[in-house]
Amino acid sequence: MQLDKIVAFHKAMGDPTRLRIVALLANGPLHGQAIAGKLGLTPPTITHHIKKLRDINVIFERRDKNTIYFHLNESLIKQQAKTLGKLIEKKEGEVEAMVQQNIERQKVIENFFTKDGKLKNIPAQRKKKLMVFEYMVRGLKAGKKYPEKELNEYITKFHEDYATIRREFIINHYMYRENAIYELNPEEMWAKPE
Amino acid sequence: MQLDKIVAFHKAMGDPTRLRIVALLANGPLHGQAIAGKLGLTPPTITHHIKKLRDINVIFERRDKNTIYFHLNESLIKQQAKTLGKLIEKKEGEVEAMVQQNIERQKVIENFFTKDGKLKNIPAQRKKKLMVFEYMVRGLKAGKKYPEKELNEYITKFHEDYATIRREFIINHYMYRENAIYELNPEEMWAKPE
DNA sequence: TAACTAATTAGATTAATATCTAATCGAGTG
DNA sequence: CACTCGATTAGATATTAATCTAATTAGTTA
Repeated sequence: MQLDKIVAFHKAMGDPTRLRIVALLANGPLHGQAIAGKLGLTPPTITHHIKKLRDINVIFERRDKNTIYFHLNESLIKQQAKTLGKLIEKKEGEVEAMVQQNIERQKVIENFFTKDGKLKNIPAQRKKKLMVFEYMVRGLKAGKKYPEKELNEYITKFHEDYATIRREFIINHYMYRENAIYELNPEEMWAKPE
Repeated sequence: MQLDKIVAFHKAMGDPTRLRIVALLANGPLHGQAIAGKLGLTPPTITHHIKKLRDINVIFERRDKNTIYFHLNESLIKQQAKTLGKLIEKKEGEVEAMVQQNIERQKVIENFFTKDGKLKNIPAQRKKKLMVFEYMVRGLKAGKKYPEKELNEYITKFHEDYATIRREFIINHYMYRENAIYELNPEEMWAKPE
């Protein structure tokens, strides 16, 4: 993930003068002094901004005699603009797999929990066990610190053997412990039923 | 859509810390101290960045006891990311008109407000009047409920005739009133200076 | 009410950055 | 070669903004 690049792109676009330059060039190439004139700024200022826009490949230039014409690289802008959306999006294919897995998991959950939300027993099969634990653990809040007592109480709402289950939470990396304070791990660390 | 907003959006995204916050929240809501911990920064720094992200509506928050969980407004990010692409697709003149309008509005604001932020007088011309009201109303928070007294006090910071101005806010759909409690309308409902 | 906890504000410091003027460069042209 | 013209560099200034510590606020709990 090239975070720096995304930052550089948005930083460049996050300035009114540069956006106005981009907007101007969207109507066709222009040379420096023309841009300066239209924006009411001096040539050095334009050079300054052009440099930043060129750094991120948003413009390129062609020379004609003494005059340099600046062109907009439109496709790059469109492409880069989408990158941010992708950053917060799930990856291809992941969606289908998720749907499938959801159906399966749903069945397991229904099998092992009563209508009151009690855990009938701890599944022996590893895959199902992890599904059950993940289900339970999702009721906890990311980033929140749980004293052991509070965590025990939480688990007891599902099953009275909180000690075993609490230990499983640690073993399977759903949570970690630091002097008797428990906290959820980021989801990437969780053991996953594959 | 005004240029200012596009600039504000990209400026907000043009900072590595804020991008990292966005990336974190893409995995689910988190509270301030958790973010601070994961990024190795202090809570005030997080508050600072959260404020900027909230200003552009990229995050919203829900409170649980003392803890405020910050959520990502994913659809807005995707939508805003596309806006830049649209900007450069605009036809000849349209962009310049937008820029022009911005300059004009800026001038009107400068003309009618003193350096201390006081409104000299209410413009007679409808177009200018709306520009002035919109400027004032942008200092109010979306979603917040304002008792009449509080709203009066806010308006008085600009001009002593709060009654007239408060009435104008309603007439022009910047706000609505429900038994003496005032609240901002969504921006789409505001009267716009065409 | 008092104590606690998470968030925010205030204020200071430091780093970036937008803009200008003046000086310089570099590619054509007489 | 000397001159011109557009672009760039250098350097100064002012503004914005990121971050911290310390103090304060606001909601919750004992």
